[in-house]
Parts: sequence; structure tokens; C-alpha cells
Amino acid sequence: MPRASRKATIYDIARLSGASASTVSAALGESWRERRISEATVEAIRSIAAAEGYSANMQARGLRKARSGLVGMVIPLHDNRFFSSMSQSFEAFARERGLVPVIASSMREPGEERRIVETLITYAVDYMFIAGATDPDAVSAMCNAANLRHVFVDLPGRGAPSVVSDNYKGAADLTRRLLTDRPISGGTCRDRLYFIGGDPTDYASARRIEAFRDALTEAGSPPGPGQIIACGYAPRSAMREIAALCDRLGGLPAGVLVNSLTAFEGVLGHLSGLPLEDLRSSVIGCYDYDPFAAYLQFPVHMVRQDAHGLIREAYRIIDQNANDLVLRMVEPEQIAPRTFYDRLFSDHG
Amino acid sequence: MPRASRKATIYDIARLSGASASTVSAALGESWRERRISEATVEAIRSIAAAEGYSANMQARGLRKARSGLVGMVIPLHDNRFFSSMSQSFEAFARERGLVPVIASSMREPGEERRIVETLITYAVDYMFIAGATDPDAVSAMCNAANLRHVFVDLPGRGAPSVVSDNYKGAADLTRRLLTDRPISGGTCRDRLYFIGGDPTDYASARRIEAFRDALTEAGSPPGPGQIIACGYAPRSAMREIAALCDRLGGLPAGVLVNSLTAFEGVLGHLSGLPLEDLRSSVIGCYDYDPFAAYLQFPVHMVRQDAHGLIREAYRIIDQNANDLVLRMVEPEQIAPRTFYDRLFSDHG
DNA sequence: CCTCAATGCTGCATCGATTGTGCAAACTGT
DNA sequence: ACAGTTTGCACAATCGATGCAGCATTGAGG
Repeated sequence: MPRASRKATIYDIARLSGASASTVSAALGESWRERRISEATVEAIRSIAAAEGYSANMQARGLRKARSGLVGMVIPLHDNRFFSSMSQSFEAFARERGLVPVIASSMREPGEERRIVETLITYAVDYMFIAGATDPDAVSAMCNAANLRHVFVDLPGRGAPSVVSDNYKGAADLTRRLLTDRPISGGTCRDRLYFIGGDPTDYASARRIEAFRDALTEAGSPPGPGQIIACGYAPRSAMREIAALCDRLGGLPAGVLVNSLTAFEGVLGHLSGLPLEDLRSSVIGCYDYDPFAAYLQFPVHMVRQDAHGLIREAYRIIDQNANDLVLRMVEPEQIAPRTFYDRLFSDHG
Repeated sequence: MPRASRKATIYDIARLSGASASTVSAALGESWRERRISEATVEAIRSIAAAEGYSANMQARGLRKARSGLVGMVIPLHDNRFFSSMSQSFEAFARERGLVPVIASSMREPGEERRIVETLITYAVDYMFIAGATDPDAVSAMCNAANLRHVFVDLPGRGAPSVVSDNYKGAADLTRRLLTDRPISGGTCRDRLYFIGGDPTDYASARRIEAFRDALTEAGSPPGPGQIIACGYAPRSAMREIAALCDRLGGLPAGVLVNSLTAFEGVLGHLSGLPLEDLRSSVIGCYDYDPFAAYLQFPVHMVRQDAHGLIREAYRIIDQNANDLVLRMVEPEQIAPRTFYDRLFSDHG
């Protein structure tokens, strides 16, 4: 039992075993065979190391080998179903490769994002994923200066391979589902579909808005100017906007496509104050998925993005050492109201 | 612009500035004043470093200083509202202190937990938080061997300071609320409250079960053997158990306290198949909080744990350098059905 | 008996940053 | 003008692990 407060080093093991530090290093690593250390010596050294509770100092190893064994990922925030799923997958794949994941959240602020990337570079992460980048070009510039391989996820960059959700297809399919449920009937504003939430300068939202527009146009009723209300992600502003919309129209419109769960929280804040009858005459869709939102007083069509698939593809790009500027698409999944249990249970057991 | 693919080091800056490496190191750090480097030299070195895009190599610094600037946290899983909130707070507090957070998930497996702690130790994290530890004693043993300060969160350990949610108070208050809503009336089994979900060997669940039992006893109706159904956290088993219970009783009981959101997903799978009338005659509580779950077809009393407060206290213990075996309690918050918006908006805006 | 090769290991420089020590030059006071 | 102090910096050791180059042994072959 090591009585000292300091951790044992290879020098301690060397002293205890009578071997040299380089032999200890080789014996504890993979290279002892090619360095012609006898099996007996290796065994002896290993048992002493185990007895001393030795474990390598990654700082020293990383310094010498110029790699850290760390993989970095930047996400906008932890406290979000989509991104925390990405974290979970990111970590699982990292462990599979014997790497240690470091996940940092940028709060969607370009400054914070840059600082995080800087930090990860100083820690010499072996490669990096950036999810929902706010300034992909700046990130690529920094990574290239540091010779660091990186992949953009969920929001593409021009400076590196990217893996994104097929926002266009997801939103187009969702819009078509809403239209099937509640076909565009009369010509009044109340008979139309509305798009609420998100930031039109945001890549994902822009694609979804485009799809919404195209799907409506394809159905013979291109959206008017007031039909797309990209009021950001905050619940509060979504609540204000849906209330204002209902005021303007004199009631709920035929359908609402809410862009993001946070905006949906706000919309719900308004809807929950309405009589159930009103809700039943409208159709609600939400881009993104929450199991409880699927169980509301009224049916909600949802889209579940494939966080695991996005990360899988990102790792695949890294594994293949592919540096060409690919833009890979991963399809989201449509979730019909109140049917998630079948899927959930067929997945897990 | 640095043409090489390698990152600039202090030696590069030293060469370019005509100063020595030690002067560069001092100039770029905090110690230049006490090392009596002239302000002019410092400025010159800093501008060259900036031009070269220099940033320190943390592996080298960490090796020399025997600290890494990393803080570790182990959580059971990322993909969970409570724990991802903890991640968010953990990261914010870490940044406030100029540290880099490393968060790893143990999947509630003791083996994985040990491996993660080992890994964090090899990366020389400056201190570590362990949330929902599965084997706190083993963790403490490893940390002590490595001379690593650590704090247990959400589930206490005997080997280090701990910060936990006041599970007893939260569950007792929730139980009393349910009793207020639906006072124990007749003597039949259907007129009672039931506790569903969680693992009785788990610290948090055990405390909650104890509180449930005490609150019922205090109300003059101690729970019978079948009234506490700790069937784990999986939605599937919770769904099976609530269905079996309703079968046994011939309908929904007077009230159900569901222990965890995941179990609640399962319960909901059953409840959603029942007529709304049946639900309205029962009262539902859930330990843990989800904004959408607060908007179901029927009122749900929820408990929101104070993830931010837990982490704040954990950091406070670290900051105070307090190593005595404190067990600090953080109170959860009761959330009445459908009232969360007031709070949400008063928080954020 | 001597050469040559294989075996099993050791020594030493190295990665990049920090820090204790030392040492000129400039400056102060007398 | 000279001792003593301050200023401003350079040198070199160090952190722990790695890997190249080399150096004794031992054994085989002629």
C-alpha cells in the first residue's frame, strides 16, 4: 500500500522492480514485445505496478506523444433533450475507442464557442465535434491553425465535413401530415397552417421554413407573409406570438407547426387556457420530440431527430480519415400522436 | 501567420522575441511582476504571441504544476432532465473558476463508475463530483489513494462531504399534498395512495419511500404491503405494475405517487388508455419535474429538484476547502399542476 | 576459438511549461 | 569612485512517460 500522498510513477516502479524506467514503461504498455522485454520481467513489473496502484499520468504521456486521448464536443446547451442525447451517444462512441469525451456548452454564443474551442485545443484534444455551431468559419480557422481534425454536427460548416439532420425532409413531411389531418379548406386566414418559433438566420430553422413554404405551395396554397412567425426559441415569445395570432384570427388557426420544444412550451402555455373543443378543431405539430408532449389533451405530431445517428456518422467520418468536405444527411423520424409506446418498448426490450 | 503545422511554443516565441523561454513564460502568465520583467518586454512578447496565435500547452503546464485545470463530474446519464441540469450548472460554475469541466456518465454501473474515476484521476482532475454514485466507498478509496478531493452529490458517501436533495421532505410534502387533494376516505384498497417506481436499495428512493410511509402513518393510515411498488425506473415495468394494480383493485386507486419521470412515462402509457373520468377521480403525483408532464389531461403534482442548488453547494464545499464529512441538504420544490408558467417566466424574464 | 546474431535490457534526450538560482548592468548613496 | 542595492533577465532542473540508440550477455555456426 502506497503510504505517500503522491501517486506512484514509473520511476517508483522501476526502483521497486530493479528495472529501468524505460523497461517499466514498455512493460506496462503495448510495446514490450517489440522491445524484447521478457515475459517474466513484464509479469513482475505489472504485478508490482498493480500492487502500488500505479496508473499512468496522462499529462506526461500526452506531452510526449503529442496526443491527449481526449475528444471534444461543443454543444449549445446540456439541458435539452436533443443535445443531451447527442452527449450520451458521443460518450458511448468515445469510450468504444478508448477516448475520454469532453463536452462543453456554448450557450449559442459565438464568443463562448470560440473560447471553448481554444480551450479544447490547449488541452490537445485528438479531434473535435461542433454541434450547432454559431460561427463555423471561425471554428474551422482555429482548428486548422492547430492542425485539429473536426466535424460539424447539426449545423454545417464550410471548413470541415458536416453531418446534419435532414431538416428539409423532416419539416416537409411534418407539414404534409398536418395538411392530411386538416386539409386547407376555405380561403380565410384561419383556415391556414402557421409556423411558429425558431430563428430564421439559424441554418436548421431556415431549412425547415423553406420546407414548410414548399409543402404549402405544393398543396396549392403558398404561405402569406404572416404565416411564418420565427420569433426565436424562448417559451415566452412563442406564447406571446401565438396569443397575438389567435387574437388577430379570432381563434386558433387550422394548424400550427411549432419549431422546437422550447417554443412549444410557450405555445402550450396559451393553448392550455383554451377550451378543449377549440384545440380539437386544430392540428398541432412540433419539430422535436418529448415523450410527455406526446400525451397532451390533444394530438401532437412530432419529429424525433436522430441524435445517435448524427454522432455515429460524425465518428464514421473521423474513423475513415475523410477530410473532404462532405455534407451528410441523417433523416429524422415522424412520431404520430400517442403511439410512441410501441416504438419505445420495441427499442428497449 | 504561422506556416508550420505545429503549434507555436514558448520557445518559438522566445526565438522571435529575443527573450528566453522563462521570460516568455512569465510574460504570458501572471508572474511577470514578481519576476521583475519590464512592462515593455511583456508587451512585446504578448504581441508576438498573439500574432503567432500562441496558446499554452496544458499538458506541459499540468505536468509541471501537478494540476490540470480540469474538474471531473460523474453522472448516471446525460439523457435525463435532472442530470443534464446538473451538467449545465456544473459547467457554469467551473467556467466561473477558470476550470474545464469533464462530465462522464456511468450508466449506473459500478464497474463503469470505477473506470471513469480511474480515468479522471489519470488526467489529474483538480477535484471531482460524483452524482448518484453506485459505489461511493470504492470511489472514495480511489480518490484518497490519489489524494483527490471529491464531493458526492444526490447520493451521499461515507468517505467525503456530500450534498443531497432532501428526498424525505420532498416526498413527505408531495404525499401530504396528494392526501389533501384526495383525503383517505373508505377502508378499501382503492381508497388508498400507492407508490410506484424506483429501486428500494437506492438511497434516494429509500428516503422517499420512508417519507411516504411516515406521511401516511401520520394521516392515520399506514401503508399496507402492496401499497409500495418499487419496480425500478424502466417505463415498461412501471406500466406493467400500474396495469396489474388497476386489475387487482378493479380501477384506479385514489392516488398514485410515481417515483421518477421514466416510471411516470410507463404509468402514463397505461393511464392514457383509461377514460378521462376515471383519471379525474384519482390524484397523481410525480417525484421529478417535466414541463410537458405538467400539462397532461389531468392534474399532476410534481417535485422539482434543485439541481443548480445541489451543484452550488458542492462547489461551496470545495471552495471552503472543507473536508469534514458534512451532509448538506438542498430542498426540492413542489410544483402544483399547471402553474409552472408563472414561475418559469418570473425566472427568465 | 572467434565471429556474428539474437536477446534483454539501460541511458539519455525529448515533449513544453514552470520556477529557483544566479548574474550582469544600472542605479543609489556617500 | 566604490560598496550596496535594485532591475531585468537567462540558465538549468524539473514534472512523468516515451523511444531511439546502444551495450552487455548468451548461443550458434564455422
